[in-house]
Amino acid sequence: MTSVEEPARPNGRIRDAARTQAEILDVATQEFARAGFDGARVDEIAARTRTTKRMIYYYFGGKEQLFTAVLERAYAVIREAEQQLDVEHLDPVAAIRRLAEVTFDHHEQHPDFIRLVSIENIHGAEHIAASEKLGRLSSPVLDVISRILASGQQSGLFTADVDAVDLHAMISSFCFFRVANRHTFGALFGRDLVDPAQREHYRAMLGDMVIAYLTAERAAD
Amino acid sequence: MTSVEEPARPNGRIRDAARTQAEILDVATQEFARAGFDGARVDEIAARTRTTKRMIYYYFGGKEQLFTAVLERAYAVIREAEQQLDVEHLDPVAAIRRLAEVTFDHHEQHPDFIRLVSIENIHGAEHIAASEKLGRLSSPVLDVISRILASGQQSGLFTADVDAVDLHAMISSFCFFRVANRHTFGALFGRDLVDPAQREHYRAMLGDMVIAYLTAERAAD
DNA sequence: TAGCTAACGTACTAGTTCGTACATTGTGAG
DNA sequence: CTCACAATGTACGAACTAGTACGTTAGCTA
Repeated sequence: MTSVEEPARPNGRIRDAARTQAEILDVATQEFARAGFDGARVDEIAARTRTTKRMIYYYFGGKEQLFTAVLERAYAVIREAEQQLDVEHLDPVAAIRRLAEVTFDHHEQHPDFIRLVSIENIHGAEHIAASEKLGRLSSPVLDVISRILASGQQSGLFTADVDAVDLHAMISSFCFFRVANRHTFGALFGRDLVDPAQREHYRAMLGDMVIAYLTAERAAD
Repeated sequence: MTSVEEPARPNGRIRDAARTQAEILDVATQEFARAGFDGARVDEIAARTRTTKRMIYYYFGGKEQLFTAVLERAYAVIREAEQQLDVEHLDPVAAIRRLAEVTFDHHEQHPDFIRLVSIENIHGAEHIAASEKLGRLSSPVLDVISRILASGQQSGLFTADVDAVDLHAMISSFCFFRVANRHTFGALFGRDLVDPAQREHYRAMLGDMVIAYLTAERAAD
């Protein structure tokens, strides 16, 4: 069982602050996502790490700050993905659909992130409020949406009265619900929203929904 | 502080099994919704009740079963509201919009229920699975949606390729996200999705979205 | 190479928390 | 009227859990 990936040291004791911190964050992410904030066990996190509980308190200060650090890193990942977004060359309709698909894919691929966000909401977003990195440093995706919306509205193609934040909420709600509420929805209605066989169906459904909303013919008011 | 609603007994000891159970469920609902399953404290629930912790174990067996009972009652409330739904006399478009609005209102008025469902999803819906009352006893709202959809699709008004479960997921996702993710969304984007001043805006947005999706002109495929 | 400090490990504690053993009392049935 | 049982209260314990006091070592620097 004793892995020998690392060069065998007398005591197996190697000093690498960055690696230790990263490993703690990896394991903590899993543990918090698995059991929630109060359900997560600091001892369990430590046990699944190559280091000890002492190091968690040494580097992060406590359970609360550890969870905050986990959240910060999780949000950093999604921000990076959003910055990779390259839709400026597409027409507004294709750009919005592409944006929705990227969001859809990202949510599906990061269920742990979804769980962390759900947990943070149960706790009133107090860790985000306590974080300097996360406070009001707004998402790059909003700028992208703003530009597409402006373009589509100017050409008369988009008729809906929404701004970027509203549209982001609309897209996110569908993607988030599908992953976050997978278990209760499946148990109650007998349908797995994350069934791979249904993936394309729901992916298209999201795009159709958003485009239909934006381009619907509306009575003048 | 000592309320004297009840006729003062020597020891204040009154026997009323139904009332005791209901009171435990009321307080437990608040406590679980407040702090999650592991964050909730059995002692705290007992303290905020006119009875003692002993009674929780006497009537419910344990913390897990108590949470299951809380969930069962919460779902019973929503089922009842769904049965009150009276939209059969409306045309398909108006019926769907009305249905969406009722769902919207219900989610807004029952944030504790939303939190309980989020918590249950963190725990993989294991309590629903353990419940006899909740297992696959499908929701009355699905029948209503089915009938409206059939009517709208038959008349050619509805063009979308969805069934009742899909449409229910679409409507629920928007309503659920708005309440469940209110805190993180507000902290990150500076917009309160449950702001009363924005209520009509989001209520209309949901209806517009669903109707636009259902009635959009589609290329034959 | 001496020594200083960041990085790390061990062992423990104080407080909490679920659950229960045991005692007591109200109340409807016969 | 009494008796049996449902309903209730008290006090306690065993296990867990976040956090810490104290000791050790690696490895860079002067």
